[in-house]
Amino acid sequence: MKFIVSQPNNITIHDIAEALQINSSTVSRALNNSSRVTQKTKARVLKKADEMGYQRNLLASNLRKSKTNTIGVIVPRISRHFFSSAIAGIEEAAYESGYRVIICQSMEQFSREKDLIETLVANRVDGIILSISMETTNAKHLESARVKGTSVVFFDRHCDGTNYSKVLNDDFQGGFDATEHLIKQGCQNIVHFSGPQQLKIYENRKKGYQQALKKNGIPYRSELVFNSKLMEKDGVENAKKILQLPLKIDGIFSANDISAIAAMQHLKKQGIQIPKDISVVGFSNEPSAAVIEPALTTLDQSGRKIGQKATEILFEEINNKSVLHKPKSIVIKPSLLQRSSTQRASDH
Amino acid sequence: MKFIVSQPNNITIHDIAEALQINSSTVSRALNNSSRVTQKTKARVLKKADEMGYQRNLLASNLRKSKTNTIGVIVPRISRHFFSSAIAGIEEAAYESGYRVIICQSMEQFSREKDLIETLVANRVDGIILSISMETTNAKHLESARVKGTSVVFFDRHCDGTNYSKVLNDDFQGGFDATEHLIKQGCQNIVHFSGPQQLKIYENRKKGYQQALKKNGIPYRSELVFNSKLMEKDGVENAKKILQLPLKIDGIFSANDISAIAAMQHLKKQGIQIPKDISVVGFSNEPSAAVIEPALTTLDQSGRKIGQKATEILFEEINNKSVLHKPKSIVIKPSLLQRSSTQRASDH
DNA sequence: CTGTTAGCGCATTCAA
DNA sequence: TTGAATGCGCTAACAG
Repeated sequence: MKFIVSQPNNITIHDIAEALQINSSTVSRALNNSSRVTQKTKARVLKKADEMGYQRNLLASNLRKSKTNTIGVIVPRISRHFFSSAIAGIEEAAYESGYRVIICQSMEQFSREKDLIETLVANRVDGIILSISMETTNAKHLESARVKGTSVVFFDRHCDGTNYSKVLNDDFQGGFDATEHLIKQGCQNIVHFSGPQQLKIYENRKKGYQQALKKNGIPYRSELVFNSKLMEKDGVENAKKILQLPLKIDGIFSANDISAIAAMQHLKKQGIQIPKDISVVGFSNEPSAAVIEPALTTLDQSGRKIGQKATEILFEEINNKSVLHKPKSIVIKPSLLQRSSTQRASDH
Repeated sequence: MKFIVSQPNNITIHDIAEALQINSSTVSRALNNSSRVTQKTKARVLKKADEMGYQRNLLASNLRKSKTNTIGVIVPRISRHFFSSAIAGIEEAAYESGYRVIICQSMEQFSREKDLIETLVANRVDGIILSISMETTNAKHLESARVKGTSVVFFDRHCDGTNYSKVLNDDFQGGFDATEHLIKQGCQNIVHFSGPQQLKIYENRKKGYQQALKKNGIPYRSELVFNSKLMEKDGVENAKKILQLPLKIDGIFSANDISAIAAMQHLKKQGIQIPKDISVVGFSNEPSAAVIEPALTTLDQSGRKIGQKATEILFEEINNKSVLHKPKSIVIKPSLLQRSSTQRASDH
């Protein structure tokens, strides 16, 4: 058997033009379905292009038009359910508007995030949708985008005090609701799994937790609050810390699902049955979170909706670049969802 | 407060050249760290470029070089753990070789997959790594890549009988091992959750299941095999079917984790305790799968490793495009992993 | 409706 | 070592 290496064809509009004995701009117009070409020549061009195996070179086209019809999305990790569902929402909204989406992950590293922004700008994307890494503390690395006039919209994880639009969860309210939900079930000793403290979203969720305790006359105890770097091992650590607490806890409010799931898994591995009367409420869209025992209630962040909204705002800004505009800040309230109908603490 | 819309700068190498009273080609050389420029002018150029806020236009650069240093990856859905870990492996290997990665999802639709391939080719990526959608039955839509000489490598979900390199799981062996593992524990009535029947990987996993039964003298019963379109509702259907079976099952081999997790969730919601003496083995890297009860054993597909390997092969082909090469086919054996130390059927 | 001309921003060849 | 000239492939302005 022989393996023939076929030489790549490099058919351009000029080749088509020559074959048809017409001008390349006519070919270009035909291929772009311009109204200023006869149906007849249009048909001839399309036929010939197909025959010759012509494939448009978008590098050249985009360079000429200085428009790529592409937006970039940067998230910490695509494997996290919230982010992949947000991306689904972004792609849906972008597709409707005839845009392509380039998905990138910073892997929670600031240096990678900065690098990605520069690459996206260098590739002249029309806009960027961004949820920052846990190492990112300010928006200075967006300078390269600002310089080029590339619109940027934050979602979920954002930088404070910047002139960029944002689409956010109501983290404070979510934390408050989750905690009060537990309190209303009779919980008094509520553990809080927080996240990386640099990120505003975890700060705000924690503030909601504190406020709910305060309102209900329960003292805040810092020893019941555990941080996390969103790795599985942090969840395991949290589980161990719970076991060592000198008091009996009756509720957990987890601001991130990684900690909650990993903690539950660890306890299970240890053969420790989590008492049925401990309630867990978590910020989570992860479907598998519903499997963890004894979790039941999640704060649905509706990644899809947030992604769509962020995309809409980005397009507004792209299309009004020359006009003065005030950065928007949209806050979406997460809703408490009962995701499991198992008999729960709340039922007894 | 006023919002100033800063005009985008469009500094090019010519602007830098003019400011420095030198030629733009010298600027180009300096920016590309060419050895044919004085250290001194190089320094001057870099300084001025920085001052003026110059940002390279990769569209122009890539067009000129007809090389993008970018590879495209198409997967059905980034939210599936196997694929996101494969992507992590791909990005790692690509980054080492100085390549960028464009991540795309076909959403399991053939039309989108075809469209993505054309867009990637139109953007002149240097190569494509692909795991096909469940609707894809052949490789004809790769014609646009072949025509342009764009290398393509399959991983995991592939098309049979094509001249493209592939990196695959040993699906037959995995299915065989999983089933035999169950048989050795004493299971006789083993249910099999399969996947979309168009995909070779599920066909091969099922063949492994059948072979293991045959070898151990257990008759194959088609009523114990359930297909799935990898949606949660299919898993729920599977659970319902299990409940209606006229015989008591004692083992499940799941070729996809979506079915397994959704089925377990459904049973739990119904308040049905899955007998402790049912063993479950699944093709899955999904960490949360370890939480499902009574699942414990998974066939680790090592997405990361597969992704890395696919990338290595792609680079080989990119770098040897002019040379004859035979498509490679690499098969990686998945290993049975005990992912939970809970007391299991196998222990009693 | 079609052709001519020019140029997007860059890298590279050839001269000097 | 630097400059001048060319063209990657395409689209858009202008002319006819």
